[in-house]
Amino acid sequence: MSQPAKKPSPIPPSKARLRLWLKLLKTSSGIEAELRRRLRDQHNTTLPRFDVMSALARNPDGLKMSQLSQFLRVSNGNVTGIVDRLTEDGLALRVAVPGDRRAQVAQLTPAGLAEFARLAAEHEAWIDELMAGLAPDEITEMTALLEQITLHAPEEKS
Amino acid sequence: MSQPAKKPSPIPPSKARLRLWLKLLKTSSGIEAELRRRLRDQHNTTLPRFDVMSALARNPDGLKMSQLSQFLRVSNGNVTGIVDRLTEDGLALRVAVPGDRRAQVAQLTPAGLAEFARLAAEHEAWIDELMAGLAPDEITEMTALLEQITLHAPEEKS
DNA sequence: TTTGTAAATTTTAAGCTTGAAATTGTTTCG
DNA sequence: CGAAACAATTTCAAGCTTAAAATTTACAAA
Repeated sequence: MSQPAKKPSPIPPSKARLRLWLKLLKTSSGIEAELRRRLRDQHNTTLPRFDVMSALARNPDGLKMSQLSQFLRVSNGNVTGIVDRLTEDGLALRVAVPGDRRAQVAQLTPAGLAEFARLAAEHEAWIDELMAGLAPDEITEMTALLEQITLHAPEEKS
Repeated sequence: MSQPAKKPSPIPPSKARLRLWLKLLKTSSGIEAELRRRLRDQHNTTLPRFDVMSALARNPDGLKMSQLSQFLRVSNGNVTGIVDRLTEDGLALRVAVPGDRRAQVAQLTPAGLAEFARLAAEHEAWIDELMAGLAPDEITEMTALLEQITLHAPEEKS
């Protein structure tokens, strides 16, 4: 008699998705950690600071604190602290909004703009290096797959 | 005369990689944020706590603090705090290591194990839901593409 | 031994992050 | 006008995170 046949038991989709998520998270976290390390070691700054500077660089007229926090998808209080520290370092400043005494606009100073230009060039080169494993057509492919996730994901605001 | 011909100017690979990185980061961060939200709102816990419990659940005999921090790829001091708080809540405990008075092993308590079983089941279902946009063959595809990134990435320890 | 080096862990200081509470200013409408 | 509702921002408490310093213990070599 044959032994009780061990079914091939293909990996159930939910397990496959879990594994993929763990791999996606590992890849993303790994790249992010490397970026943080380089920003810190080579430029004495942090990713949150870079993100804020990036948003302000694209908006030379400044952004209200609330706009900044919406755009970066972080809390209001969070932005307060980061802009505080950028201001201490002379890279950003707050400007009163004419019509509304509650609001303030954060802007990059000239020094902040210059600093960001340097950081942005490095940043792009780093990404190019860290994602060098993907050929142009693979980039297209992966973009489409990520699109599948976000399009079908519940709760993902925007 | 024709106007100076505007070259088609295809997107340079470095820009394409940058865009893909931003999309990858957004997808990953979005899913992670949703997981944190659900852990918090539905189970009054956090992702770091879940990660530590997950590692301990796979190692019923416990893990030394240093093993835990290596496995989770976070700093030693970080693990100290998380295990402290799990211990306060009766979900984990520290056990002295026989041969070495410097070391301690962190273990889940029975309550911790039971709690983790509940969390893990939910977690897997959430991932299945959030990644529902990918069919089985797309999961395979994406796994391969992620592999391309990690294999060619410099610095990525392991 | 004693001396020194290495290892395991905790502590510390600084920054990031959040949600909730507190402040201050605006607007609406009775 | 005056009160209440609403809006922009900051403050606060708690937790996460890191690198670096401090502790405690182990081990090796002189």
